[in-house]
Amino acid sequence: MERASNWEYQMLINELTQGMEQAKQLRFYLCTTSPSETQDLLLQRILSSYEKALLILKWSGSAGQVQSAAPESSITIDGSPRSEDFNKNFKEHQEQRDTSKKRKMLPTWIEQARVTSENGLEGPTDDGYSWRKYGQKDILGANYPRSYYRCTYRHVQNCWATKQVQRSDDDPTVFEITYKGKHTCNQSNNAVPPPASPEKQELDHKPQQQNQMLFDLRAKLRVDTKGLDNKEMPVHFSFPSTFANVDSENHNFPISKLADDVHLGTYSPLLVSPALSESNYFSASSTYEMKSFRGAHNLQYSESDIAEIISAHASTTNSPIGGMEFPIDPVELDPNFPFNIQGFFT
DNA sequence: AGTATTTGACCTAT
DNA sequence: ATAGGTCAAATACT
Repeated sequence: MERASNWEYQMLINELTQGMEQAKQLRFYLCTTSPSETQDLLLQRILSSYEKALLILKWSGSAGQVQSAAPESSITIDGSPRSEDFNKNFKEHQEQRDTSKKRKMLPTWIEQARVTSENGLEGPTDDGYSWRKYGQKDILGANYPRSYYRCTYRHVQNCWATKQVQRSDDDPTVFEITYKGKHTCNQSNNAVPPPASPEKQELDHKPQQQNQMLFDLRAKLRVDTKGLDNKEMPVHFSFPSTFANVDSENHNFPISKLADDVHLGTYSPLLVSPALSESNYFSASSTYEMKSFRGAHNLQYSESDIAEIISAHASTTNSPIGGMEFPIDPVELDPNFPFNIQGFFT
């Protein structure tokens, strides 16, 4: 994979270098034929963007090798660098450079989900995790308000995953979901139903569940690098949807390719949530840090939260996360992973 | 009664 | 000053 990654980096660098050279040529051409300050400014910006992109890529490439002890793959289905790794690398790079004590940025990525009338769902709320809404805000220039959710088990398991749901202006059936931070809680029971449990199997056959699976498959995954420097580095990796194309209504996707991958056990890292490929930003051992920190001057927890915390002592005893300081990614799979694909478990 | 959502106030970064 | 994000009391829901 390292080979594929390096190859991809080279290709990207080559492409960017070519683009930059062509922009330079264009500048030369424009300067000699019709000199204009605006054109020059634009070209400067284009060139500067290329230079930055190259710089980032080159740095990221070498960092990827330095950090090759990282526990999981850094490439996508076609071998391209995973933007989140890139994101992380870059952020860490930034943090090394500036000495600000700003709180560590959480990994951020965006999914898009379409809601259709036939699936009868009100909104893109069920992604396998349970969330609690904690706010809603009207956003300037947006027709619809933005909703803010946090993990239900924030206080119980110190899980700081949040998401924002924003209905699209262009297409009201599309919801843009911005996830921030990965789940460190143990929701695996919800996220990935165990294959052999009779109760679960019964649940799995409920039509609602099937609809949910189809719904989940509609989600279009797009990895964003907002956590970088949103002004200066408009780097944006965009993946065409894999899940959506598995949907029964859409036959454009080369399903055979996916099936091959699945059978060969080489299913794409793309199918694994980027959230799960990231190191934990908060270790489970610091579970009650926040409570003691804030409890001194105001009542931070509702009775229900306390109940959550108390009950968590029971539920976390069998948690695979408890006490672990390293990611469990190779085992943990994306809740959206299409397990109901024919032949996956057979 | 316990839990989740709503919503105006508050906080923070720009 | 403003916009976006979060808090928390009030309210709704189960």
